[in-house]
Amino acid sequence: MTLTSPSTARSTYAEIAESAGVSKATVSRVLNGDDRVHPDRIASVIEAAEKLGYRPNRAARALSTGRTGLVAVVIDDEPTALSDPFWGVVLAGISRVFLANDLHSLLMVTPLGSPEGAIAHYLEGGEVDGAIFLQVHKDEVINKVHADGLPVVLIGRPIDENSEIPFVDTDNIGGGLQATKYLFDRGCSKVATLTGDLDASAGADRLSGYKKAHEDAGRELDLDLIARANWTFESAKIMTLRLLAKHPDIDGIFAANDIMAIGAIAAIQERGRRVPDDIAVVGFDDSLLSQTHRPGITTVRQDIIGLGAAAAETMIALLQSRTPEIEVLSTEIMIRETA
Amino acid sequence: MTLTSPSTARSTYAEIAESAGVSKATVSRVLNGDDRVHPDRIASVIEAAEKLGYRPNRAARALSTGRTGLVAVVIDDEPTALSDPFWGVVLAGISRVFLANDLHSLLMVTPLGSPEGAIAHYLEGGEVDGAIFLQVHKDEVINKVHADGLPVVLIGRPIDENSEIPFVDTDNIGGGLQATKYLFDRGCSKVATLTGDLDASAGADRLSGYKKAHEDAGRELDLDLIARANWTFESAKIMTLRLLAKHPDIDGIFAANDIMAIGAIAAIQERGRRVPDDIAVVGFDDSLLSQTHRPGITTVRQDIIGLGAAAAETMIALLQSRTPEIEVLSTEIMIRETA
DNA sequence: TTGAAAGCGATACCAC
DNA sequence: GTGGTATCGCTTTCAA
Repeated sequence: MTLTSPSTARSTYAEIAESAGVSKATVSRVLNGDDRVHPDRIASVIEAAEKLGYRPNRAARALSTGRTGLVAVVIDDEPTALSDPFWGVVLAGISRVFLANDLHSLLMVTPLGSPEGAIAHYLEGGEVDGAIFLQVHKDEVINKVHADGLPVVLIGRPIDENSEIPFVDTDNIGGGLQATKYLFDRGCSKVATLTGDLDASAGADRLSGYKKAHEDAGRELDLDLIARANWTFESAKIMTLRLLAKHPDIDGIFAANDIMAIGAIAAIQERGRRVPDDIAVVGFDDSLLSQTHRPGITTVRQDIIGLGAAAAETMIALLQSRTPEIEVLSTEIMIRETA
Repeated sequence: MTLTSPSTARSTYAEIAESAGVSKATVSRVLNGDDRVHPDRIASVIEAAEKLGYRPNRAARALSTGRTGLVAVVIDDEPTALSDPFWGVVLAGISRVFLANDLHSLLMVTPLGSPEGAIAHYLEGGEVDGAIFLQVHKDEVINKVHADGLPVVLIGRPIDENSEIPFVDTDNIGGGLQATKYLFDRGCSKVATLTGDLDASAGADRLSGYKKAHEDAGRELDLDLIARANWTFESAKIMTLRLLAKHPDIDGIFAANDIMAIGAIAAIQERGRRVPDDIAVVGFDDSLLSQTHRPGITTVRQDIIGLGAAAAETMIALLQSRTPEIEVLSTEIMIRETA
């Protein structure tokens, strides 16, 4: 199998050195911003480099320094993960920041199954300078790679409280609080919640926010109003029907994502009640779904691009041996028609 | 700014050679599958490599061969593009195939503005072996890069019929045909269509399919039933209201994507008509939207993972100097409630 | 402050 | 078949 390469010819240090009348070492110093070079030479080297349209050769630099300038962005390869528009936006945020910092994201969509699997092997093979993980249900691989010394950043708080791996996350607790408080302020007296998967930090945290809102408002928490669903339309619809059967006086529902909010609305309407007049509903995500659904879903917006960007910044900090700050991004409530 | 690198130590040809008692040249031959090496030596080299946990150094190979093993995947950085779940799935398809072929996708989310912009410069800088473009409204950059000899694959048929750039695409004509024919078969006598942006091949092709269905069925095409919308909910709703005002006897609508189908349904219901009893509606994409919307949207499903995979295969063919076949993936109709 | 030169790890050409 | 060696482009000592 023969491979062809593009024809574009690039110039090298040797040519710049020749053109500028200095040595390759000096060219290297100038191009890497080393101070101790005579200003005149700096000028002539830069001029020569521009004249020749110099473009650095990443492979050569990588071979010499041991760093590749590449960061793996790993997504667990399971059907549900891929179709969530969330990840695409996160990727965009990462890519933007990296591009501005002369780094690149190597996208790897792959099963995170076993710690001995291909990915771990791969990541530890020195092909990348670090790895950002976009799905954290399975930590074994991540912990192994991290333990091996590879800079790692998680998107989404790890379930393990004691994890030392740096992460960035949306303030899901704050978001849940915001949504619930909004329903209270709107006059709701009995607010139920549809939770996501509580094994995921996002699910658990949004529920914590719901609880905290009760605490803050001095309202008693009725555990019976907490319905464990699993992010899906169907689960939300079923749980809502149950809630309504048992507590006909519910007048507000906080769903931990937009799809469940839609499921809740479907159930409410099926029971002949109106949204928001009888029951107000707030979702989470500000997804396209929430925007196009009629009635428009009032929802909690998270800064997804910002989340990706923050992850990239955190990785850059790690690569520079700086201690990264844990970034938790705040949310904003988007008021539409359902509450 | 100091950068750290992971601690993992890797072995090299030199060590394998030493351990196996052969030269580096022989190690290279064995590891690259060169025939003319004595079987015994092949065995000992392989054994030594495994014992030492050898992992090839991509940078070294790249420097030596001029090929990087990296393929850029470029997405135009505009808000709408990013939040479309379509691209995430395409990326997954690409990534899977590349991973299995020892290639990697470098994700670049960046404005495709000017041909002189950073990306073109970048792509031509030899940092990647090829580029896959995920959005083809702006061809200048793509044409420039292609003209410069970089292997390029498009996802989505280029608007320019004469373009020589290889592409992969969904059979949008076939999909439009399928949807329209389904409405005919269902008994609809007057079927309108809501088009997407006709400057995009997907929009134009889905409309062509609609026309072809009329032709095939020997029905006369009423241009007045073709409403030019632009993929959005709002545009679809407005155009549908207009269609209904002028042609109250419309009994079927083919919307070129699911969001527009939802817009059409909103308009239809606003006019007090029922879906599908009075008017049947078919969308396109089989998006999450179409699945969770009530009533469930009957829609045309495209194989998005397959599209990404096909693009990757096409790129691999180009890299191996094989002439790639233009791949056009067929669609499938998903029958739900709206038609 | 500058230059010469020794690598980094893999490939490929040239002899034997 | 096999081994020696120059080479890819850049970084980084070490001397000067």
